[in-house]
Amino acid sequence: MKNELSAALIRAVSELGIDASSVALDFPENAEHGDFTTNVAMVNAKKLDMNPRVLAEKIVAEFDKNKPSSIKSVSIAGPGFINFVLDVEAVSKNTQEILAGAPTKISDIGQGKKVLVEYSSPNIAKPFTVGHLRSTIIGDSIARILSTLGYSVIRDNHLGDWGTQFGKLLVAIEKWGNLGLIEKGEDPIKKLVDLYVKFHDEVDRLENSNDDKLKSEAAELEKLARAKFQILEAGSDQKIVDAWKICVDISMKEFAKIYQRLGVAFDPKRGDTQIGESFFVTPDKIEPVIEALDSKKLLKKSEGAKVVFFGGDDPKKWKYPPLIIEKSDGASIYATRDLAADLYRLNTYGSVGQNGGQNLTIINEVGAEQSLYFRQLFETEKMLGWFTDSGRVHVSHGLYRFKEGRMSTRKGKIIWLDDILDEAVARASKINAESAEDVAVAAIKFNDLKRDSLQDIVFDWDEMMNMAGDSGPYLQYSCVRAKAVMEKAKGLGIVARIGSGPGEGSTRPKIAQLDLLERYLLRFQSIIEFAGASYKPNIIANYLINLAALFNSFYSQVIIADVKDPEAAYKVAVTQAFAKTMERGLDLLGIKVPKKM
RNA sequence: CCGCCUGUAGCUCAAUGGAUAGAGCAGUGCUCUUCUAAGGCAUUGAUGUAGGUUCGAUUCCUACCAGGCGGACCA
Repeated sequence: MKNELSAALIRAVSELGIDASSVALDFPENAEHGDFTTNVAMVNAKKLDMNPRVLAEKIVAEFDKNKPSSIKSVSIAGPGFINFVLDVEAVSKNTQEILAGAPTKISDIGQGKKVLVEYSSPNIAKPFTVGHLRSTIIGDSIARILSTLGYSVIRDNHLGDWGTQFGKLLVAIEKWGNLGLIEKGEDPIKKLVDLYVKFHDEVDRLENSNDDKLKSEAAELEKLARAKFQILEAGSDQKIVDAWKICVDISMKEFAKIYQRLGVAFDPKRGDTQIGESFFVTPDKIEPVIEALDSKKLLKKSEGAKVVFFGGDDPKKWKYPPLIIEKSDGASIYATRDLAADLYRLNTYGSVGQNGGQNLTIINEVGAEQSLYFRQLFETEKMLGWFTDSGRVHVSHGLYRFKEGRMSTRKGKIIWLDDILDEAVARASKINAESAEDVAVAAIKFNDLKRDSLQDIVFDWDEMMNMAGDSGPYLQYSCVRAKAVMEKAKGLGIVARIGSGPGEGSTRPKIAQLDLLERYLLRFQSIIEFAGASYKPNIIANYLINLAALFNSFYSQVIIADVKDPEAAYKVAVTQAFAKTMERGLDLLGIKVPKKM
């Protein structure tokens, strides 16, 4: 419908010599301004040296010559807006399509395109905290949205299962722990984190002492950790490799439980697990990266390490600071492994194009604190000819922090996700135990998905599990309510129907609120497309809030399911269309609608 | 010191350069013999500061102020 209108409008303005690219068709905020609006007259008035309203009149006159049948009326308002009102037939048709069961795919704009979404990516042997929660929730929603737009989506959990921190952990285990006992005991992951924290506490304690001998012991501990990691990376000591594997295993079991609770899934690879960083540290993955960089002459020696420069040798002309590819001790670093990962992804899912012919987009849903790093990484991959600008995307988000400062695993200043979920379930249980788990997850997810801001979030229990007002549970509740209406209607033998005549549209009852609701339902597809194109689930969240408000204000005023009510069939029809759309929208946010609340 | 991000109501958030800046929470006053009140109605209240571009600026540009995050061997 929107496309048809857009085409007709473009044809009209082209007749007047206006560039088609200046045509924008929007949804007005105010319902009095119609179903669609365009500012094309105001945008072009100056160029054509014309009063915007006069130009608008000319456009409308031209538009009327070939007016689509779905448009009832066109009007000019304010400084020169052209507003379009849809015919009720067209509105009814859309509602009927929803009732008939809309197709699984909302749009085919992603047809034939592949996109890999990397999200969650927790660190092994570290807690799964609120911090990882954001990436998990937002990334999962983006994957759902792109999938419904027809993209072929690969959901990738890039586990942090490699790096210097394992050296520290292995040293701590050796000195103070017993991995066998930890593995079989209660809460193994918390024990591992305790050991990791203890390592840092110990280093801090020794460093802050006045005794030089103790201070050197602290340095010794750090050195030992680095050495342990080197041995792990070399793979020469089976006992160390085994210990690492046990840590990975302990963590994976814990993560699986959390993903289960959150209803988040990944595309499994290499058996049942996801591919983490450790998959990309072997020479067959790293060497091609080094070779590619070398062949483009991008790799330079600097201060003992191998780095990529962005903009020559003069620091004043650098676009970004240099990116280290190989540490001075020859070990890999995150950038090396990320490049290897992206090369692997290109080879596995896409293709390295000669002329921008690659057909894979990679999205990293990672915190905003890594923005600079991703710019460096993307720039490097662009210089390598692996990707074009739009092929690499960093979807970033602000961090959860405490009022007093940031969260820190090392200092033990964290909030475990388990505790958050449990607390939310406890709160939801007070109202209805049966739906508590679904409601708790909805509250937590929606709290993340409603935001677009990159600002940090100050952690607050009440805010996090908000279940009133603009919240996940409010949307669930609206949907459950609508379904209750349908149940009752079914019991009374009322069949959902728009009107009484053959066309259904012109003969349907006139209820202003429901007409508004139906017209708002028309926006659904555009909203999803826009959310997908900008990787912003919050656009859907906002839309659903508005949609629910429209329904609820109607709901409270009119009692629907009365057999004698001649308008009952229509009311039930719109209610059902609302419920279906709401459920679909919530699904894109990863929120389930419980049967009862 | 440099770079990036963010400043909207008491609080948490909205607003593809558009029309009267929207919600929720909190406050105030209503509203349940009803399809579950986790609801609805009404009401109070805001664009950090100073310029600029534009027919039109919360949005774009410049400067400043405030907060956050980064800035070569952590990820």
